[in-house]
Amino acid sequence: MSTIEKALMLLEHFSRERPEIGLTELKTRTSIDKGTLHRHLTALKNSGFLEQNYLTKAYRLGPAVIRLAAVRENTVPIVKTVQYYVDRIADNIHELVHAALPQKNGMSAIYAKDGGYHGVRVNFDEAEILPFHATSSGLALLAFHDDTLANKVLSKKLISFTDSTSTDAEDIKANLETIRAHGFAFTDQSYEDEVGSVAVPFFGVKGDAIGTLAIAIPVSRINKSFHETIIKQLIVASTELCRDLGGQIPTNVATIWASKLEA
Amino acid sequence: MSTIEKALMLLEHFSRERPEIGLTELKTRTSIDKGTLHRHLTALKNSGFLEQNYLTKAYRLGPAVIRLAAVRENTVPIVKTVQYYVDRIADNIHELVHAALPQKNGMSAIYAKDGGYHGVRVNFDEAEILPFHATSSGLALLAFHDDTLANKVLSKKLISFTDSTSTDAEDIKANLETIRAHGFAFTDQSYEDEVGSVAVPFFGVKGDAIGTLAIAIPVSRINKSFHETIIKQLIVASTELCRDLGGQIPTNVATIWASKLEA
DNA sequence: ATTATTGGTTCAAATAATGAACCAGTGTAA
DNA sequence: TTACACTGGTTCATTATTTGAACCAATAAT
Repeated sequence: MSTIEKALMLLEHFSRERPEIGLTELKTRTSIDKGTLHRHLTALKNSGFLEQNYLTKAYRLGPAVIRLAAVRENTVPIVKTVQYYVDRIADNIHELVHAALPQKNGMSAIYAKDGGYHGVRVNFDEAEILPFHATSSGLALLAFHDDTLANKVLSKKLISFTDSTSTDAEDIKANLETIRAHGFAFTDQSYEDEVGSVAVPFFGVKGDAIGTLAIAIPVSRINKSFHETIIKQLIVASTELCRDLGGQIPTNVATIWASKLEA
Repeated sequence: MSTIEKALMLLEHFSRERPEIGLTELKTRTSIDKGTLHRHLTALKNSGFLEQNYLTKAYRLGPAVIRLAAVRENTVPIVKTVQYYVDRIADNIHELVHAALPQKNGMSAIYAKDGGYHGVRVNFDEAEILPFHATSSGLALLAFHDDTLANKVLSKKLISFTDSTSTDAEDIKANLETIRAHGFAFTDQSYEDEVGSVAVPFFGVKGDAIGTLAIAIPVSRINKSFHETIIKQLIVASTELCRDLGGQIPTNVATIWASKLEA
């Protein structure tokens, strides 16, 4: 792995829950030598990707990422486009809806809305990395993305988050087949206890999944008719989203989705 | 310079005007060897900072920057906070107002609003890099930032944008003194013909300038009383913004600003 | 059919990254 | 006070990666 990639991997450790990280803490988290780490962090700081809390000396993300995100969003306005559909679904079904994009080690929610009427809401943290193998977003993406990604992800050691997390690569591969057959992914407390979720992919110009629309629900509120309503909402939204982004829904998926909508 | 910094410098070439760049084009723009460049671009692509247009093979910014920006904004919510004040000023004076943060080679606008009633508006492009030496934003930042930045910027060759652009380091240093004395920066067609601008800095916890609030106006509409109105608006907004961000206005600046507001 | 231009690859030579040991500052406990 | 443990940061000989001229393959233009 190149030095560049090693350095950029450091940025993955920053999140909403862990916005500032000190040198030593990062050293324990990465097992990288302190000297090397310091050089990398300094390089990232010089480039504006990190800055230091001048009191604690801890590092946090820097201003460079803001400009880049603005340019990216101007180039490929996924966030803006996705917002409309997430809001619409959330307003319709009054549950927590989110859209996520694949990152290196999982899905990252780019927008979420809780249309919640209900008292019990799912805790959802934007900018958190959702593991591919344990979330409906992740599975939906793997199922409809280039096979190499699924193989890469499933060849690594899979972490268990709840008693229901499947960590067996073969089990998951079988599940991906099911997901492909159904046109959507469904998980039952595989990432968080008491929370189920449903996700559909949306597609890029090549017809490969570039992101997902998903809904997380406390299991207590799930029943068959609601489940079907959710899936229909997701499919319709994803279809329109693909149109907006210039994406192409693979014909087999389009067929499956059409049949779901008729049902 | 480290390999990491060299690679990250490549990202600076992407902007709203130039969202996709091919290997050869980037080679001519950077004078970096093609082999090296390709390795760097691949590393950035593997890390999600770039992706490739699958048809043209040209590179563009990738999805990783979106997550990072979301985390950064959650850590230090400058953009959100700044929006309120930019909007307020724009609504009051009906001109193009923007806020900018320093990047490596200039200021980058993070938010802009044209409150324009008037027919002639200043063309303003978010995510464009505004050169330090030729814009009021840049000069305001240099004047109230750590001296080393000004020295670094002024030691390089300064580009001329209009007939009025000052490119003499000593001239500009003298100008920075004036700016410090006045508490704001003012430029007259130094970046774009027919456009003048006024900027004030806002400050971080250490009392150093971390960004600017600025207004751009067609020179035809500038007169003394309007100029004073603008400055007052900017000073008041910056003062409140510093409070919101936990920043500290240096006492000498606070004194100068107070006297401006009384006038 | 030929040439120019694109993106991408190779491998010896040149250079930069690495990491164990070190320094310096701060806080804490004996 | 002293000693220890904990930060962040630095050094420099060793090691491994980066570099770049030349090369390949595919596409677009003449």
